Amino acid sequence: MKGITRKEEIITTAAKLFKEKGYSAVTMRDLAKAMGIKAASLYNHINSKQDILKAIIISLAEEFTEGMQLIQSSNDSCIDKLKKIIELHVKISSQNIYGMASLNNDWMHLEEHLKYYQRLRDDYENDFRDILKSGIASGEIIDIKPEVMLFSILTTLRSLYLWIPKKEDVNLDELSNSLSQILIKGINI
Amino acid sequence: MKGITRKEEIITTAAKLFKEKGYSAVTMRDLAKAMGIKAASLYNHINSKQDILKAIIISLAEEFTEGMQLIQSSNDSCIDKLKKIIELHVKISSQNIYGMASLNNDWMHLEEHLKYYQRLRDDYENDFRDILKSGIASGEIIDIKPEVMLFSILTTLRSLYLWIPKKEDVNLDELSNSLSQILIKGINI
DNA sequence: GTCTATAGACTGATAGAC
DNA sequence: GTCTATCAGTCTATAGAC
Repeated sequence: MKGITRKEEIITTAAKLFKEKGYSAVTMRDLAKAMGIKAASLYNHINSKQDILKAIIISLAEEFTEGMQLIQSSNDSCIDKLKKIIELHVKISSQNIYGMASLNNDWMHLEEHLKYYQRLRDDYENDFRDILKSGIASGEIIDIKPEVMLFSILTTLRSLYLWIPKKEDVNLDELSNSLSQILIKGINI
Repeated sequence: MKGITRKEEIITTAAKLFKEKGYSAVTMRDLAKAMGIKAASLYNHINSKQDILKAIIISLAEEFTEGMQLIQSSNDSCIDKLKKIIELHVKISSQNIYGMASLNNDWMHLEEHLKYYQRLRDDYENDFRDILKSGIASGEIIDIKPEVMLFSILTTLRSLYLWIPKKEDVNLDELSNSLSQILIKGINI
């Protein structure tokens, strides 16, 4: 009773392969081989290759949306909201490194759910931008173009999946703190 | 006498398509259609699909290597070297937005030239890390894990191609300055 | 739940006419 | 330099046996 179904096993194996070569370059035969079965057997558990991609990406995107809604509705200062966003990315990314690769690089291959994904992503960026803007308005954050700040911070957080696995001994709280310091206070003395 | 050959036209058109869907998802028929010719005609100018990818990626990687060598051999302070690296990324990325997408996302599909690319990339990261470390040693840069700093700054710079085209009116010097401020001095008051 | 066999479409690339 | 025609291989997915 490990509670892990064959379908879930297929999805996590697929995410691992998608991270290495991208969705389009991974064939159902590649996936089957990694599972130790034949390609046709996969279809007893999943409906299509596309369904695997959807399962990986949409659940992650919704996880970010929920996290952002919680942060946004809090009474924290803008800087504290930023710190919580950083913690959110560290947490989700470390729990699903392979899935994060698909979320970042293979979302354009979504078919039926592409527009839904794009709406979630746009909303997330807008919420993030609003936090930065209100931080500027209240004097908490320097008055530099919020667009450049948003881009700089968000791309760093979105790329965490590339970097976390390389340092397996890293403490996640420590990583969140280092990132907060670097992204918020800068790197010079 | 525009000096732009048909081969170059194919490569830039391919880079544009690779940015949208990735190398693996773009077929030679897609590329031919975008050029207004038939797929077979492409082979009068290029040897293979793989050769196109190599042409896009390797020239860009070498451009970064040359830029880094120039910066490294200068007598600037570490902070000034960092500013020059930021300018280097802004300059190259703005000149070849589409190629930067392949450099970032499709390098793993290089065949013959994969190891060469990886060596250039590793060397670049090592040079970057050395600059940060000597900045820490000299007291110019705060003593936080250089690995987290390197990751944070470099992923921001590597993702510039995603963001530059969205703001066509942006002044590149202004962008370099904003980025320097944000990445080096942080965003809080 | 896995297998073999296969359908039907698509892939990169080549041969040879114009 | 571009075309038509085509090859040989691969792709996702299905049918049906065990």
